[in-house]
Amino acid sequence: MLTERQEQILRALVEEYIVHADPVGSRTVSKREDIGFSAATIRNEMADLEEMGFLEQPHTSAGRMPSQSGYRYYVDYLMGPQRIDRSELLAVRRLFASQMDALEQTIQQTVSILSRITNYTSILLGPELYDNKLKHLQVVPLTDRVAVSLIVTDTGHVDQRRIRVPEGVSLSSVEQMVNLLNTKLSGIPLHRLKGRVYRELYSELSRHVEHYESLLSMIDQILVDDLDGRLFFSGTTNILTQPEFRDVEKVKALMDLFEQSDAVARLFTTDHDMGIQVKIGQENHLEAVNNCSIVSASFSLNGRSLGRIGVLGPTRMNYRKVVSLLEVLVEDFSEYLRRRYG
Amino acid sequence: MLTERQEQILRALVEEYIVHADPVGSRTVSKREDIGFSAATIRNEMADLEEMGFLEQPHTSAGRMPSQSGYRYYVDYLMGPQRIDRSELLAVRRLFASQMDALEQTIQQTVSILSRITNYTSILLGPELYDNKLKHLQVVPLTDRVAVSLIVTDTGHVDQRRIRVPEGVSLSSVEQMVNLLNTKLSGIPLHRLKGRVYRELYSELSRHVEHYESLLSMIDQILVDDLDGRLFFSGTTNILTQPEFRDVEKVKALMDLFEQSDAVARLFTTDHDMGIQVKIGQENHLEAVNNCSIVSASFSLNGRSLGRIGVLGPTRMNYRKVVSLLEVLVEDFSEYLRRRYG
DNA sequence: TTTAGCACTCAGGGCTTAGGAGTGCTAACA
DNA sequence: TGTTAGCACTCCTAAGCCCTGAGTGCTAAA
Repeated sequence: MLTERQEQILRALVEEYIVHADPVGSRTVSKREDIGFSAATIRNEMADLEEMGFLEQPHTSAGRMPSQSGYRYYVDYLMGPQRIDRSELLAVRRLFASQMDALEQTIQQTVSILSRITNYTSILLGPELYDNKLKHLQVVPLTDRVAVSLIVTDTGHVDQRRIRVPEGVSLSSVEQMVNLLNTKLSGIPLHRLKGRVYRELYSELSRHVEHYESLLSMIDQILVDDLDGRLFFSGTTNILTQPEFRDVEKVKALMDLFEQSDAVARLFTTDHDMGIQVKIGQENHLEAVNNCSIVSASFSLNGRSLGRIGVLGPTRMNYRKVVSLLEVLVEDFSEYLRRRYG
Repeated sequence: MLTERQEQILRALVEEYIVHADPVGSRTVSKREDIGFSAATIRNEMADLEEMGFLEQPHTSAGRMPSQSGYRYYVDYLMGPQRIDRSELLAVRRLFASQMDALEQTIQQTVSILSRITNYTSILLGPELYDNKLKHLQVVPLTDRVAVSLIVTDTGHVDQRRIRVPEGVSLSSVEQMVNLLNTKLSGIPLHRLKGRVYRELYSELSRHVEHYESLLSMIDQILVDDLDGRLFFSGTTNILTQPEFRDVEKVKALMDLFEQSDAVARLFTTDHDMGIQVKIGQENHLEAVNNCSIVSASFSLNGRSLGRIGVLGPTRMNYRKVVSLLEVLVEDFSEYLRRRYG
């Protein structure tokens, strides 16, 4: 599609623009070590690249900057891998070497390290509880009418909710029920629990426990199905140092977006679940991130995706570094999960 | 200290400035309904008020704006109460009428309603677990070496942590210990638990349970003492619509502050624990909130303060409305707590 | 095919000017 | 003696203008 020279020029221009955030002129490109042509030649090629839609000019006498397609082409064909700094690599390794922290804590630290190294905002979605298996179920009565239910999963996640105790249900029958559920449901993935109860335990409950209809309503409260992944953020203010966010309006739009979990989660959805995904600018179909890009990757356990981790920065982001870093990070994170839960 | 006329003028000027965010001129003040003097007279008084330090001028030919002391005087002596909108009052009442939500959920909704009505940022600190009483303790083993500990309090709060199971400790002895702790410690405030264990249960443990030294180390992990209050935020981006936050630098400073829990918590500390507290500008002793004010109030249960809820806005905030609203809100919230836990 | 040369374009900074809001002072008035 | 009208003065702001420099596109020569 592009000649080799055009690719050289496009790559040089993108990388120059990523660093300096100013439109790049032909002279600047021609002075780079990897370019061996005069400014005039570059100008010709740049005019062609602009016609093809890879470059844009903010106004006639300014240099060029990459268009969305320009970034796309750069990411898909030109950028290649980048070696990660030794010290940064070390920080990642050290994080996943620790054993004792709760999963949530490790996740928070992972997100945090990612935002610190990249200087962008980093977001983690998940891990979903969907697949987690029931380890232990407990109901703690607070008053006659109110209790707290606890579900501990095999990954150590605790789901807690406040539930209403139906009229006429005795403490001992609740206990009986909980015991039954624990013996029958232990090891079952959370998303199957409800089905199991109705298919297999219904008759047993009705035989062994009095007031079983009321108890079923309690079970309904305990086993609700919002098993969605949680969101973890770090470095939400990093992006404020970027020159494209001088305008408070844009800052507000983005910060508001961050508070809408579902919208953020949607930014991560993808068809091809595995591997690194780069969504550039308007590919995200969301006003607030029109001039942002999102690089994200799935982490998985036993071949099944658990969630996604990603970096959000301006479209003028250092894709090369972010993608390479994310590759390493996700691999190490998945390895860590395997070691702990696999 | 001030003549009545000076107070009239100061009040008018503060209220005018709060609405329009522009320095207020003598003409504007003299045109208000509650002022019956000519602009020239106002000018004389304003010059005096400036000399006394209650007003400032950004430059010679601009109007005046309140200084920090000006706001202080206004808040302390001039503003008076304000009737809360019927619809807003209703929203508050409706919130606290609901019964079933978990405390955390109610708290989040309270903060949210406060930020929506005021259009500033609202923050809640606490409630501290300090005083909560132990309802139920549970240890769920995940693997041989790792377990999850759960503490349910009488308010329905669940404290969970991942703990390490010492070598050589059997499942049954853990169970024994948990049972013992539950019978002996139920109803004891959390901050007393550790003392109790060492003073009264030590000998009993050593008699009944094998490996009791290892078990004690487990207990130490379970009963850690970070019972600090959590922070809840809402409307963090509201403040971005204020003209004093046009500058992204200031936005960043504030957002960064929000991520430092301890610094935020310190903003709420106070000597006189009860009642409404207004901290204006530099009274907060923190660069990032130099041009912000914080109005906060304690909520309490059985005469004991549980935490504080507050509003953060620009120094040019609508103190009258915020203070009045907070009075109502805190009273209703405390009443709600009493009904539920009192 | 590449490059040097040259005329042209246009944003941004600096400077000037006009307008207007608001002041302080003075003198007249009740 | 306190209050008010009048007036000269200050100084910010926005608008207009010019100039500069970076960068371009085109043309002609190498």
